[in-house]
Amino acid sequence: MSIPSPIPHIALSVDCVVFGLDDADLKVLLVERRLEPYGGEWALPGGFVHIDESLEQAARRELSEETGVTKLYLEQLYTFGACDRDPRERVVTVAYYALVRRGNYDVHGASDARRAAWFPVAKLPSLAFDHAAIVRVALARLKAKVRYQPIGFELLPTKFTLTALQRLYETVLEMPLDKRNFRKRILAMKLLDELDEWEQNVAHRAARLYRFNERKYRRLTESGFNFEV
Amino acid sequence: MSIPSPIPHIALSVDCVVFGLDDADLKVLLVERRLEPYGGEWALPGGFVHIDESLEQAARRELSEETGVTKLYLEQLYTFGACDRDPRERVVTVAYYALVRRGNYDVHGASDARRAAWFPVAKLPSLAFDHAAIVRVALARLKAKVRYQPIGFELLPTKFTLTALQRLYETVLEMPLDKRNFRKRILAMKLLDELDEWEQNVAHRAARLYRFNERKYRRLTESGFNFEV
DNA sequence: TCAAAAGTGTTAACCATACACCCATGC
DNA sequence: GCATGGGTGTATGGTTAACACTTTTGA
Repeated sequence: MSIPSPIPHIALSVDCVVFGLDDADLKVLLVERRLEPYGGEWALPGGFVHIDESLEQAARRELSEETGVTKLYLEQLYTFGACDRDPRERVVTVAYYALVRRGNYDVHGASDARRAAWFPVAKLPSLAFDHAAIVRVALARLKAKVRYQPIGFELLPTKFTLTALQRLYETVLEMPLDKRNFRKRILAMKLLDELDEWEQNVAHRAARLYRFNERKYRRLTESGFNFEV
Repeated sequence: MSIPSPIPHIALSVDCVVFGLDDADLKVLLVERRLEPYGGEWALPGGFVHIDESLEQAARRELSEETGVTKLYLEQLYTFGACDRDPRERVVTVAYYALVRRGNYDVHGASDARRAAWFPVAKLPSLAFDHAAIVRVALARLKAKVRYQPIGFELLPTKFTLTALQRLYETVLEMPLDKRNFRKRILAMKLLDELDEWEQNVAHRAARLYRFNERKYRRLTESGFNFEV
């Protein structure tokens, strides 16, 4: 608005850090690049923003096209705009992070037949562009956010045991938690519905299943409540 | 990366929510637009990103050109990309927020002679584009961040009284704080240097001045400390 | 001497932490 | 019957919150 016409136009992309949880590990969904630059290397799913779609629409479209993942928690992370982050030309990317239920999500190199696969966050391959930095920022955000907003539930199946929930927090926060204190705190929030269902086919006492009650959560946030683990 | 060439190119701007504090009020710096659309209305300082500058460089350049403000705390806020947020054409904007010392900063409609002025956040005029929404997001972020990172000091002169600091927190958080408890907590963090200087020319007992010790703060954050008000 | 704000401690309620054993189930 | 994880309560120490009066200064 301060410079004279013509307005400069810049290539704008979205990239998504998709987190999933499988038994022991927090995982990130990556796709294999077919084209140069970085052909054959792993990268975050993403692509250029079309002129007639919002940023979040672009992120959802790319995820669905590249990996078949459609229903997920999606939140804007940060916008990366270093001049030299893409060797071809100036590309600014708006990064999103997403949480999906089950790390073994039905991923497939969709429309363009690229390979997609889950990698444990602790053992990522080398990544194209500045994507390793983007993943670091996403991890820090997830770790911070999981403490004061109940987004962790997005990583679990709708019915889960308290032990599974605790493992999730221990995995994301990278610290052990006391079982009794964890249960006390979680149940004290009254955000979980206790179900009359139990684990099946386990070689030990079956654990009770719970379900996150989003309605109660909304009522609490509206009256100025702060979720804390 | 998933669509065939040609890559779409989009106009990309930065907009800054500059906060300043003057005695009683939290204020935001606005500029008056000369050109259509929204000619004559107030807007956030900002402008288009040049092809050879990073996003933060663009934000600092625009601020300096439009308002003369140069030294400040600047942090990326959020990227707004609704398709219709600018009536001329698709414009995605990366919003930043900034904190400056003294609401009576030497602002001037710099390079292009636009008027710049401070407005109390509680009484903003109607704003161009989606800038009112951007200010709302910035306020929420400031309110949240001030609780766990000592960015509040960026709004005060380098030497300040504890009462001034408390007023700052009360203003930003929009809640009264207990004087004795506030002092106890703040001093317990050991982030302030007690100076042998006092207020001048006040019609009551002069208050001691303090200075924020950034070095101590860095040492604490490195060893995993969390500032909490 | 009055007005205005500075400065200062203690108590009680609450919250977080640490910690160990019995229970149910499948093999 | 044994291995595996499920489920449960209490006591203690630390933290937070509530609260009022005396001091200093300039006008």
